[in-house]
Parts: sequence; C-alpha cells; structure tokens
Amino acid sequence: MDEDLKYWYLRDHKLFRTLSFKQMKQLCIIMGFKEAKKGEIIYFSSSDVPRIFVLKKGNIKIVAVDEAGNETIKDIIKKGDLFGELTLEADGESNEYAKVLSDDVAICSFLLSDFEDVLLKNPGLALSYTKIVGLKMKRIKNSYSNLISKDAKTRLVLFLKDWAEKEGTQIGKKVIIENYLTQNDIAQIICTSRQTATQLLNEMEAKGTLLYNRKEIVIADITAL
Amino acid sequence: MDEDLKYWYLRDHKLFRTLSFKQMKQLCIIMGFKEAKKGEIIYFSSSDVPRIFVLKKGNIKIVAVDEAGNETIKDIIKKGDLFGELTLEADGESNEYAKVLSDDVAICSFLLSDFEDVLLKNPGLALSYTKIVGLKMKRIKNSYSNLISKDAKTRLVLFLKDWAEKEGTQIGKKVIIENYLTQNDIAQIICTSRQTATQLLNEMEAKGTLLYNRKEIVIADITAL
DNA sequence: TGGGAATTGTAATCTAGCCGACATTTTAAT
DNA sequence: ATTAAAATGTCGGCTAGATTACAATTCCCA
Repeated sequence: MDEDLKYWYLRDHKLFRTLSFKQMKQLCIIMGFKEAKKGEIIYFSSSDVPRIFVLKKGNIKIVAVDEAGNETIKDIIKKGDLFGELTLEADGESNEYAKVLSDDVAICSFLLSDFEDVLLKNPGLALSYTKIVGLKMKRIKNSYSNLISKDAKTRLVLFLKDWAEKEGTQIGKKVIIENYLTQNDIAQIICTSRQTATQLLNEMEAKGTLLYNRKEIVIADITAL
Repeated sequence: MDEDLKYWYLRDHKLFRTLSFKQMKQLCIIMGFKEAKKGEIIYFSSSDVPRIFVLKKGNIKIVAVDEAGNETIKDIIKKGDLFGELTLEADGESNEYAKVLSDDVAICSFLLSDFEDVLLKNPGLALSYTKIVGLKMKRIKNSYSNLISKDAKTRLVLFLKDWAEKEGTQIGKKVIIENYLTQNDIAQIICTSRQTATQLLNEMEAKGTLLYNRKEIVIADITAL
C-alpha cells in the first residue's frame, strides 16, 4: 500500500504525535496493514510472530477460548486502540482471536521486535506507550472490581453509561448509541448469562428508561440511568 | 540515610540492572526511603505527591476502601515488586492504603516526575519498566478470568499453587509456605466470604491435602493439589 | 421468497455461596 | 494473670443468577 497513506494513518494517532517526520517515516516502513469485513476472524495468536496492532477504523472484539471451548470476551477494541502483545512479551499459551464487529475495519501492525527498536530510540514514545498500557491496566482493574462488588444490573448500567459516554451522540438528555453488539455480547462483557442480560434489558425497556434494538440503543435520560 | 546503602538497595533489583553506575547514582539522589513494622498502615494516596515505590523487604497488602466502607484487597506486594502510580499517571479518586503484613518492611520511592525524567534519559530502562507493568497487567487479567469462570474452591487451589510456587520451600512433594495472611485475607484475595474460605480450608485439612495454621501452610502433595 | 441460522423472549428449576448469628480459640496488651 | 480483641469454626436460611428448555422473531442469502 501507499507509503504516504500509511504516514497519514499513523500521524493522527495520539501515541505518535511526539515523533518527528523522519521517525514516523521509519515506523511506516516496518508497518503492516490489513483490512477486513464484518464477521471475519483475525488470528493473532502465538502461531504467528508477535505483533502490536493499532485499530484504525471500526470495532473488533477479542475472544479467548479455554480448554473446555468456552468463549469469553476479553476486550472490545475501538478505533485508535492498541491491541496484541502490549506487554512487549510474547506469551505462547493464550488462545485468542479477534472478530470484526463493525462493517469493516482497518488495522496497522508492527513486529514486536521492530517496535522495541523504535521505542529504544524514542524515549518519549516509550513513555507515552507505557502510559497507554497503564491506562488499559487501570480500566481492566476497574471492571474487575465492578465484577466483584456489583450485581448484574449495576454492571449493565455501568457498561451502558461507559458506552454512551465513549460513543453515544447526545441530544439533550437523550443518548443514541450505534449498536454493534448482540445481547449475548453484552452479557459476556458484563459477565452474566445471556438470559439475565435479556431480562434486564427488557425490564429497562418496560420502564421506559431504554429503547433497544439491533441497530441502536436509545437511552431516554442518561443522567437518570 | 547513607547514599552507598541506597545504591546497594537499587543495584540488586532487576529493573535497574541495565543502568550504568552514573545513572544509578542519579537515581539514588532522588530516592526516598522508609521502614515500617507489622500492622502499620502506609498511606500513598492522592493527598501526597504521586510516587513510585519499590518494596525492598517484607510483604504488604494494598487495600481499597469504597464509598460504603467495604475493604477489598487490591494486591499483595512482595519483595522486589513495584507499586504506587505505576501507570505514570496520578489518579486522584482512588482511596487506597498499604498495610504491612510481615514483621517489618523497607520501601524505596521516587517522585513520579523524577522517575519520568530518568526514564526519558534511559530508553532501556523505560522498556524494562513497560515490561514489568505489562507483566503486572497480565497477572491481573489472569486472576480476573479465574474469577469469572472458576468456583471458589478452584480459585483457592489456584491461589495456593501460585503462592507455593512463588514463596514455598519444597521438600519432595511437600511444600511449606510461611503464612502471613489470615483466612479473611485469603478470602478477600480469592473474592469469597470469610466463612466459605474457612470451610474450604477445613475440608482440605480433613482430607489431608493440607495443614493450616497461623504460622505456616503445609501442602502435602503440590502436584496433587 | 422461502428456509435455515442467528438472535431474542420467557419460564421453571436448582445451587453455590453470601449473610447473619453465634460459639470457640488464639493472640496481644496491661 | 486478666481481659479485650482478633481470628477461626459451624450452621441454616436465603437469593442472585446459572442452567435447561423451548418459542418466537429477525436476519441473511441462495
């Protein structure tokens, strides 16, 4: 793909703001690029060489499969987010794949080793990178403690609030979220069964606090959620 | 405290191995030092200036208190571990404190801003640091997924295995762990009620797989746990 | 334009483990 | 030694929510 386009893909990412033009060019050379359509599955497991990915466009979910074949949603990755071997340390064991949720996605990637070289030459970038990883850790910790102390209903509300804040379009008190998740997805994210999630969503819809369908979710009053 | 002693305290930490003598000296100058006895509580919340801590000796637990006054164990910090504002980003909100579990502890600390300066000048250190933070994230993620999919008994076993591996002294198949945790602590770590933890431990003791008291835990056969 | 697959709706069981309410034991402090 | 405070042991009731089991919808595409 065109080198210049690559450049522009990187330029508008917050992580790379601190880089000079020359440094950016260096990164572009080692960058990989990939597009995919809805429903496609992208493997990025240990079989391949370890990589760092940047999601340029769309949404994907990271799914882990355990020995028993149970699937857990590890993460929802949105435009601009990083994923992959964020710890800069390849771990062979984990069996994860990414599934495309939005209509299509665009993904940039670097080889882990290449990325390390660049970090070594750009201490500022290393610092920014650490902060991004740290932020991710903080978010994980947060949902972790929610899982411990809050019940399913509260967890659903917290998730909706978060989603609305990140992606919703607000009109007065009303918030509209483009819904690319199934109820099953939502259930997995808030760690409950599909049936419970369905029930809770229907309850909220009955009370008029919510309006759920496959295309969008309309929250009547975000402040009262 | 003596500058030379400081130097030796840092020198044997894996994070600082890559530094030159001069760089290490620089770190020593900005280093703080503190000792504390069992049961003491060390606050390191937002009230103070944000810091990074290195635990040189002993064990502490990080406890978070929520609005309702409920206490949750966030982390157990052992000799050589880092804690504090690991994300390099001060977050005002969280209300956490550290409690000394072992007889006494020694703690080094840096101001966050000083540490950032050092990282900027030592890309290698920044990389190592990111890896350590990443490893921590991976550990958190792991216990997180255990919490979701495993029942209390399995969680207890996993915790004991982990503890034994990290700190136990193995004699054949037998492993002896110095026990600085109460059953309540263990319960909080594996996210269950004190009563359930007590019951499970007693069950295991009845079966002869375990031997629990306040001083030590003896696991009869670690491979069969 | 049907028909199969995915998604959603609903209800009836069943159970792990939380919670309250103690009794008992151990530890630490005066 | 005495006593208060922690830490442990034990039990039964209770509930959130998993699980099983089907319908009913909606979507997709051949």
